[in-house]
Amino acid sequence: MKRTKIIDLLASEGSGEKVLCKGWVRTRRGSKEFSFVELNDGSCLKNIQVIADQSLKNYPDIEKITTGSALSVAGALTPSPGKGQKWEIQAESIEIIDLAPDSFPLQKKRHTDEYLRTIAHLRPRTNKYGAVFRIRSELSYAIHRFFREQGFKYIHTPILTASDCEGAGELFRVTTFDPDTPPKIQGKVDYQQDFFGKETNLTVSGQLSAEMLALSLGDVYTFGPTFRAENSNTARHVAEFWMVEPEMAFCDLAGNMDFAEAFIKYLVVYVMENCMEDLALFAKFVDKQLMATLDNIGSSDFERLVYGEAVDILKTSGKKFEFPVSHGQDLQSEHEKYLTEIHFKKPVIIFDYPKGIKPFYMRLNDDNDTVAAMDVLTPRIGEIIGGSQREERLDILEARLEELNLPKETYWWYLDSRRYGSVPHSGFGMGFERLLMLVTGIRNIRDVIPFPRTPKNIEF
RNA sequence: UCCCCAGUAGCUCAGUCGGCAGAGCAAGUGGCUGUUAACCACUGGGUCCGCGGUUCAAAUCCGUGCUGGGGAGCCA
Repeated sequence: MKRTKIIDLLASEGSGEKVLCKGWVRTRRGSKEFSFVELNDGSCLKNIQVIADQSLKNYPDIEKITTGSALSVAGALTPSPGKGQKWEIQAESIEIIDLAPDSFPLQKKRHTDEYLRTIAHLRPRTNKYGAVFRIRSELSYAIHRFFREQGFKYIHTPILTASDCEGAGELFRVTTFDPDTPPKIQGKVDYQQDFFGKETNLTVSGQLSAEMLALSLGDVYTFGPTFRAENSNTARHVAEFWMVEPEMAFCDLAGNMDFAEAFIKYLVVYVMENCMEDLALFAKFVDKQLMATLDNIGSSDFERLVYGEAVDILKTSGKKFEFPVSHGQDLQSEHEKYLTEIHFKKPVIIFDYPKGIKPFYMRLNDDNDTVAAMDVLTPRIGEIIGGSQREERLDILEARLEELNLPKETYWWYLDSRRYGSVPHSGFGMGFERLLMLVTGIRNIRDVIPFPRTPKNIEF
């Protein structure tokens, strides 16, 4: 007999049919006469209630079933006379696949997120984390679906790279050398003898490679892991995260912003239409404002303003900031929060930033002072998307590299793309975990990725 | 990396002015019940984060280290 998942059992219309169900025990309430077993298989938030009568030949064993144990249950799916569930399984046989000893750390009560992080291998067995990781899966699918509907090609950019993409952030070095005895030449490590013959790192962004594919396939996107060795100890940063990076040929900054806004809205609406059961858990236990926030994002036009306007608003806000606002300086977290949470009360896109605070590849505006950059800020998260129109003019790009003292030689292939059929193009990066935080209301990024990597933590 | 806070039973926490280590939940045993994080009774359970110091006496005060959390910087 084939196993039926609980999500399908609960959606069943008939009753009395024989079913086979397998899963993990959330709780057992029992007596000599019979036991109630709540079984969950991860297919959905809800459990199926199993009725185990003492007439079962292994009933003495069933009485010993503990939270966390794995069972295989065969029986009849029948309407439940009790409150709280539509169906239940009248068990005809229960096989105990594995009995969890009483050291099983998850109890039938609420645990703190901090504690659950220390048992990250088991926390997906809880309602909350099961819901998080189901939504993570659904949103991954929604991302691919959105891009496919828009005619984008899904491309794969390298994880191992020799180019420090933006000079952004600390890099994880990759080497086959024995760290105690690397070969040296003139006192320095001789990377020519290393696997790739030069210094190698984990990627901090697939953007530069993605641009090459955009300038051939048209509209492309990547969706994969990214690594930053920044010693960031915040609820918004992890060392390994997943980033979505679309890159669009023949697209300017305005088109880029339109696309970013449509993208976020699509994903927010998608989870509201497809993940309501799990979302309801977050709305109830994590963030009471969640549904209002999501409605707001899905239905409102994102506010768009140039960097200079944002600075003016902050300056005349009358609010005292820890860090003073000034033209030419990057916006601080508190400034972004004020704009999106207090002033506009909805997502905000800020564009045309001063070139001094942005990387070399962003397109220089005609004022010679700002670049065609844009950041999408949302309430509670802050920056969820950072993007730009890319500099497509070879002479200006080379001048910028020189200005920033970056080695032109390592970017020879990147510059080649501006030499042969260069066209205006744009793209952005969206932190997938930050999107998940936005959608679930969860405030710590470590709780939306199964096994978070942060400074001093690579357990699991 | 900087600032602040915390670390006590398996978990969540209380522990007053420095004076015998506590509760709820969980677990074990028994009872009871179409139950809903079931319920009732009993039982067991401690490196009070580590190291050093002050003191007749330290979970409590001081120093230091480690770990976790909040905020900041950096960013997605």
